[in-house]
Formats: sequence, structure tokens, C-alpha cells
Amino acid sequence: MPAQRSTVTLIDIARDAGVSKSTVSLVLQGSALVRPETADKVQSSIRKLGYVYNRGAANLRRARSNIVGVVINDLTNPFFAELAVGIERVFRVAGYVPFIANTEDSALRQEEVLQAMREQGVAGIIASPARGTRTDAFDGFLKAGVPVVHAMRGLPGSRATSVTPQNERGASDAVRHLIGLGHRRIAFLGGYPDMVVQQQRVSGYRTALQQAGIPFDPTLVIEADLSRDGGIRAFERLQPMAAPPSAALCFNDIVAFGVMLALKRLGREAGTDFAVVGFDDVAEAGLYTPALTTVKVDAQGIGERAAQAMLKMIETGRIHGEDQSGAVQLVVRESCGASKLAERSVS
Amino acid sequence: MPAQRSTVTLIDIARDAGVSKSTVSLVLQGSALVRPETADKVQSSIRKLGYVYNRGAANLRRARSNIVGVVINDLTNPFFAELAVGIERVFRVAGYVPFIANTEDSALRQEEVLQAMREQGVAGIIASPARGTRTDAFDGFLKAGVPVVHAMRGLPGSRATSVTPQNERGASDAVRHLIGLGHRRIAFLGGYPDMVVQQQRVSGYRTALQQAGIPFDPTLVIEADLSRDGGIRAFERLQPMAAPPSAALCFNDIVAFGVMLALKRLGREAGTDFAVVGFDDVAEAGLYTPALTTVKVDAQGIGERAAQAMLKMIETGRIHGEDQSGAVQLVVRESCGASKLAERSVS
DNA sequence: CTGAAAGCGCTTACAG
DNA sequence: CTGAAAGCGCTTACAG
Repeated sequence: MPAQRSTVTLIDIARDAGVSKSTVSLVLQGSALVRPETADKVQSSIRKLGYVYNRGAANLRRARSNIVGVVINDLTNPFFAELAVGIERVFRVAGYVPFIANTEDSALRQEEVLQAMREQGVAGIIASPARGTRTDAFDGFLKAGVPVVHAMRGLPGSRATSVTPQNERGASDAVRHLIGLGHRRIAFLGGYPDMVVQQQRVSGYRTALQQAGIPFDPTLVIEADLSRDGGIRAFERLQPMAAPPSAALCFNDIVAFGVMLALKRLGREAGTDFAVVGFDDVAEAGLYTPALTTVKVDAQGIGERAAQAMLKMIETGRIHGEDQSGAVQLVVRESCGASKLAERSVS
Repeated sequence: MPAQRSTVTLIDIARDAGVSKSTVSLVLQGSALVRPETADKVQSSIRKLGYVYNRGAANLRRARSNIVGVVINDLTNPFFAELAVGIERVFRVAGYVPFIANTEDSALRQEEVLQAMREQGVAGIIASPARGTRTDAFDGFLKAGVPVVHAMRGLPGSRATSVTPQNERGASDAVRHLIGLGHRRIAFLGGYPDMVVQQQRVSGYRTALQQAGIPFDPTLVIEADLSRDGGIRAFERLQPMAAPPSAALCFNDIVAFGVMLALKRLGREAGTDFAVVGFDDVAEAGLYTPALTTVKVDAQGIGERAAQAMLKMIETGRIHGEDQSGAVQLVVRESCGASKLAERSVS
């Protein structure tokens, strides 16, 4: 498992230090059973011979692993990269080694990745499931006693634990805010109905409309890819409408950026001619002109909580934990037009 | 290493199929030595009992590993995420499992990550070294016969192989382009002198100036963080100058976005009042208004080439390969002002 | 506190 | 083509 040539093993250390294998093993594990002088002797042999601990051999013997699998649907999306970084940070300080893999949102690639992780003998799996993941995709791990946490994206019907943002809540807060600004025709742009997150956000959107007595109009829910381009195209679908909306909640910030771009190309501006609200609050959101009003999701925080939940399960030997939801918060900036409205009412 | 409870092993399969361990092992490895009917029998036992191959045990016995370490300085930067994705893709199809780790550009964290990877017994390491990495940081792997590839960022003085973009070439092409548009005072914005990539790009910048007979003015090389904020601050440092520049080559696109933002806040625009060129060509570059002129670097391509170089070394048992450089290309859009100039000369 | 012995799940010559 | 045996580098009771 380690270097191919002339590996220094625990036996070499034992010989050099004049003790038995067991003693070296105990020193390696920081056991209090070994006399300090003996431990020092062993430590200096380790340094002298340049010994490297073979984690794989240890894992094999102990029948447990210090590897955890982290399966991310799109690592090139900074939002999910933040999630991965949060997860990684917690595991590394806890002495676990995270295996990060990217599925490109393909259920097939995810299948391959999960197989590799099973063979590698991971102690647990944290995944943001790819689009189209089957409900039972992770059952193999659970059956084998390996805990699974779904982070950021849930998997309805799955027996695994989930740590996800309050999507419904965030969407309804955003829509309520738009209604408060006087909007009645509000679109929901981006995503597809087979995405859990879209279902949740659309549900929050509908709730807020209902509470305000505004009838739900399904033609205002526009499907589109989760990209700038998707945002542009979704916005274009709004133009020929008989009664076009005056505002939109977008699936996420990237889609919102696309909508703002499309507006700009028409010589119009978000917040003045059309209200735009995003979801996620990526780093760019506050830097755009106009600055994007959006629902803040703490991706790193969700990653950290998912990892902590996993650690707890590994240590207690359970495969189920409590589902958690991460708080979200509406961040009002300029693209929703709230500031313009404030100016107007003052003057 | 695998699940804690009642693992199905190769012995169970052998018993169920009525053959010996060796035969099962050969079937698992797809050997042609086993009779097809025997292999089928074994395969159906594998399915029946839900056997999962224990890669760790195999690695231990074979004294080699199917794990490769991928050490990235900043996974939340989409540019480096693309690099990681390119690397991952090549390894996965070749049957290797990439361990992706994020160092947050800290040499200390990188040290920890590398130690963990050594203990895990990786077959190779691909790294974009963290800022401040010592020349000998990877020597332990090389000494142990484990190949190391530096991807995207070189490590001068290191004995490892590198796959990096043509930074000098890209920078000099960009500056030559600006000179061709009539600029004489051209700044270089972002990065720090202890960054190899900054040294290379500044060197290309100087070369182009020299070739045009423009004296190098060190006060026009402004240090700044590689962020939007860094770009904003670098641009602000230009304002109080007695003879401010009329153009800038930025360390990368993110810095260039910051510069464009700072311009906008002053009511000025890139390409009209000040020429801006970036480096990298991230996805957003073409979508900005004005669209960013930049030097395109194929991050995924560099990742793929780095991974291929690594695979070759692993398979041939060598620890050194040829250094490679990835082609770069100036993509002229709007922020450099070339289009405005063209319009003017036409009218 | 320390040593001898067995075994984790696999692969690899070596016979047959 | 298939089986018996040894061993990869470690940990874990079990004696002492």
C-alpha cells in the first residue's frame, strides 16, 4: 500500500528500538500503557528510519476505516465547493480523510463513484445526490452499517439522514417581501420539477402567494437550467406573455445573474424595471451592480453540520441521525427594488 | 476496512461457488486463466451474497495502491475546481480513486494533508502547491518512489514534474495587444512576488514592454490579493498617481472583475475609459458587461494532462516525467477597448 | 508495562 | 485451469 520500495515497517522500528511490535503499535496509538522512556526510544527510531504509518493495514486489521466519502454533484459550482470545504474541514480535524468525488450531476457517474467508495471501505458517506438519483441508491451502505448523510439536497423516501437548508421558508420569505413591495404577478424561474429543491422552493413560493390571497398561476413557473444561460432563457419566456410578471424569485443566484444580464441587454435594470431575487447568496451577489437581493444559505455551515452529524453516527455506531435544516435569511439589497421604493416614499 | 458487521469475504464466495480462494481472486481480476463456466459460477455467488471487493486488503498484499492524492490550493475558486475535475475524470476512468483535498493556500495545512496521504499510501500526488510551499515539501514522496506532478502552479527547484500554462507567453501576448491599441502606461495588477505564477506573468509583461521599447516602471506593478476586493484596491492605488496608466493586465479574471467594478463605481467603464485584460477566461468572463478580454487557460485540459502524465509514471514505475506547458490564447472581447477602437477607425 | 501469536481479506508464486 | 500455503503491515486479546 505504501511506497513500492523497501518500506520501513513497524517491525523495523521494534528491532531498532529493541522492543516488541506490540509496544511500537501502542506508542503509535498514543497509549498510556507504555513507559515514557520506552515511548521516546520508539519515537526516535521512527524519526531515524523515516517510518510512515500504514493506515490501510491498520484499517484492515481493525475492520474499520478512517476514510469518509464525500459525493458532490457539481464541484465547479462555488456554492457546492463551499459545502465540500465545510465537510472536509470538520473531518480532517477529527482525523478522518475525506474522499471528495464529483458526479457532474449524473446518477450513473454517482453509481460508479459509490461503488468505488464501497470497495475502499469508507466509514460513512456524505452526498448531495445527483439529479435523478433513485430512492434506494444509498441503501447498500445502510445495509452494511455505513451511515449516510444527504447534505444540501434531500432524497425523499431515503432512509438516510439529511442536512438541508430551509428551502420552503426561504422562498416564502422572499415572495412575501416582493408582495410587500407591491408585486402581484411574481414568477419562479429555473430548475425542473424533478429536483427536490425546486419542489421545496416552489412550494414556499405558493404558500406566500396563497397567504396573500394571490392565485397561483402555473404558467409563471418557468423551467430552466441552473446556469446564467438558463436565467437568460427563462426571462425571455416571460416577454411574450399577455400579463407579464413584474418580479421573479429565481431558483438560485446564478439563474438570477442570467436574468439581470437579460434585463441589461434590453436596456432595463433589475430593481427599477423588474424585481429580481436570488437564492444562495454566493460571493458575487453583493458585488453585482445592482447588488442582488437573495436568500442566504450558509453552505460551509451546512457542510460542517453534516460532517458533525456523520462523526456522531460513526462514533456511536448508529446509521441514523436526526434530520436537520439550516437557517436561511433574506438579504435585501438593490435588485428587488426595495431601496428605490424607500427613496420614493421619502421624497 | 469495509462494513463493521458480518462482511462477506472472498472465502465465503469460494465456499458458495465450490472453488478455492485463488480461483475467486483470479475471477475478480478478470483473469483468462479461469474457465468461463467457473467464472460464471463465481460471479453468481458474488451477486447472491452481495460481496464487496476489499480494495484495501488487495492494496496491502500487492504493495501498491489505487489511490492518488489531489491537493488543490483553493477548491472554492471555480478555476481550480475545473482543474480538479479534469484530474478526477482521467483517474476515474483509469480505475484510480482520487483523494481530493483543499489546502486553502496554507503551506501548513498542505503539510498535514500530505502526511495523511502518505499514510494512506497513495500511488501518486498531483498538487497545485500552496503559497509559501518549500522546495523540498514533496521530496518525501519522491524518495519513497511515489511520483509527484505539480499542476497549474510550478514549484521552482522542485525535482517533481510540472504541467503549467504558458504564463509568460500569455502575459506578453496580452501586453503586446494593449500596446497595439496605443497604450504606453500599462499596469500589472494583483498577486505577490513570492507567487511563481506572478513572477512568470510579470516577466512576460516586462518582455512585451521591452520589445516595444517602453521602459519598465516598477511602480506600475501593484500587489494585491487574488480576489474582487484585491482588484478594487489595486485599482484605487492607481488613482493618485502623477502619470496614471491607461490600461492594466490583471493577474487573473477575478482581479479584473474587481477592477471593472471599481471603474463602474467611478462612473467609468472598462474598454472606454480604461483598458482591462484578465487571465484564465472563467465562465463569467464572456458574460460580463463589458465582456472581459482575457488570456484563456484550459484548466480542465491541464488537469487531464497532469493526470495522464501521472498515470504514465505510475505504470512505468518512474518518478520523473517531462515538464509540459499548456497553450494559452488571448481572447479579445470588449474590456480592452479593441472593439471601440475598431468602430472609431471605421467611422 | 511488554512479548508471542493469531488474524484482518486479499494476492502470489508454486505445485499439480 | 485449480488448490494449499505464505505473507502484506498492522492490532488485539492473552499471558507474563
